[in-house]
Amino acid sequence: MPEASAVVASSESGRKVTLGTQVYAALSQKLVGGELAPGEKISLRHIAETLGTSVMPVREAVSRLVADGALEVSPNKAVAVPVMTREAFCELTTVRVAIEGFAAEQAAYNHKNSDMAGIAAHDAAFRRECEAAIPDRVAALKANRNFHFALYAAADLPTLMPIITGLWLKIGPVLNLDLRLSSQRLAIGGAEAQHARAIAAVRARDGKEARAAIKQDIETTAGLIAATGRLAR
Amino acid sequence: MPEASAVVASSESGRKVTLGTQVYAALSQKLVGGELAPGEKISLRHIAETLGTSVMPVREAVSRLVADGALEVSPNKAVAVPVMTREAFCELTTVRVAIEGFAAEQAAYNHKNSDMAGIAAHDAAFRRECEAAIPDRVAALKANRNFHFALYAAADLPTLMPIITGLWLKIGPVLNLDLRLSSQRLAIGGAEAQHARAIAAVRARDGKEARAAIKQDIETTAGLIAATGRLAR
DNA sequence: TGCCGCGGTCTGTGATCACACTTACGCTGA
DNA sequence: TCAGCGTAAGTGTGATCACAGACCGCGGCA
Repeated sequence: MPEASAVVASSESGRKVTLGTQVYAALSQKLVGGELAPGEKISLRHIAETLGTSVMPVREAVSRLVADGALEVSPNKAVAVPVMTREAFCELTTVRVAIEGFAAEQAAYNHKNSDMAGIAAHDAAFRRECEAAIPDRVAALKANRNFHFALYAAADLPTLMPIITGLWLKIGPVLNLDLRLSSQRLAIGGAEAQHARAIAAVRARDGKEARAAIKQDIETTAGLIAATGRLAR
Repeated sequence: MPEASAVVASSESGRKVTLGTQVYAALSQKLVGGELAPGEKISLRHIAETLGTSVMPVREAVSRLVADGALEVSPNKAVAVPVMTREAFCELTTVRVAIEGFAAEQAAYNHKNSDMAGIAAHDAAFRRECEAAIPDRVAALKANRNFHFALYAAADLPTLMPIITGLWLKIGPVLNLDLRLSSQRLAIGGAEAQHARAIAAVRARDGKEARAAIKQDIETTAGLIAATGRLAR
């Protein structure tokens, strides 16, 4: 076998994590980062070759992603990233509003003051991208993601984080697909305002307000994507 | 290889589902059914032998369960079902109240009238066991589980079901452990009343009331278990 | 020229082999 | 008799091999 490829080798320093976990992380990042488009077929052997491993760890990672609904296996045994119907997207948004809204509410109640710095930093980075003359949309989406997860992590509910991660694994591809196709505008409309509102609410430990801010943030963004009509069916 | 064992062979009729998925289902059932106690170590090869397969499908199933947090792998590479601390149990209960409460609320809004028959049937079975002279506790817990899942399924939010299933995968072992150790009483106290309240609320399409009923159902049951002091730490 | 059929390749899935590591039992020495 | 070390069995992880099925394309026939 040739030298290990970049993705896996980069985390080579930390032995103890299994190869399968590393592949899972790599695929998750590709998924949420938009490197894998909805409908795109993937091959176990091809990925294994790309990552410099055998098919074995890839199989484990893919089976986990399939179980999470982030990938799907067709009846013809082909693995692909699912194309989301408009209906599924709306349902997913409903669930996101409920769960992430709850996380934001709990973050308002349970957060430590030391959590705020990180949250504010990610928000600042996001705002910087939004207000730039020529926004780096990829960086903006990444900052947006960091902001949300830092906020949810402040809720201090370890059980909740994998669940929300699973949700983002599903919306990642459609989010980035929309971003890639609509080159004219920034896909997030008015998100900065909702983020500021959420931060203020969390600071004030106002759970209901924090939930409302996140709810509106998610729903307006989802509305913009649904309005493009690019979703299937 | 000898003849396939009972668990896998039972679902042999349905080809198309992979062996790994069957093993996952078998292990899930063992977990939620209480056949695997918290702290119990499991061996891939032993399970493979028991189920009449090779270690491959078992490995896939176990890796998924580990990812779900239903199993855990010690630093010494031993796979075991996690022992839950009191703190983790309380946090899990908080998340359950939020998510399952939301599911119940949505069920009140979205359910079809045809859903009610199944829900009521499971509730009747549960009530029958509770009011029996010598209650079959295993059957009662099973009926309780069927009732909850039938209720949540009526919410018609496909994204939510795997999430709730993952939650139950975690509480299953401690629920059944408590049930096994406390032979004197039925582990569920006053659950029948909350179930009846929930059904009435769903029928009336009163989401808030349905959520409140499920919330109290979960919290009182969790309170009884926490009160036994059998949780770690 | 158009269409049907067959073969090669690629897919995921399962089994078996190989390896690093941990653990525990038993033997040997003092 | 007890302590300590060495070996053997058992663990999860990864690689390689084997197999059934699907898909694509090339070639021959009408």
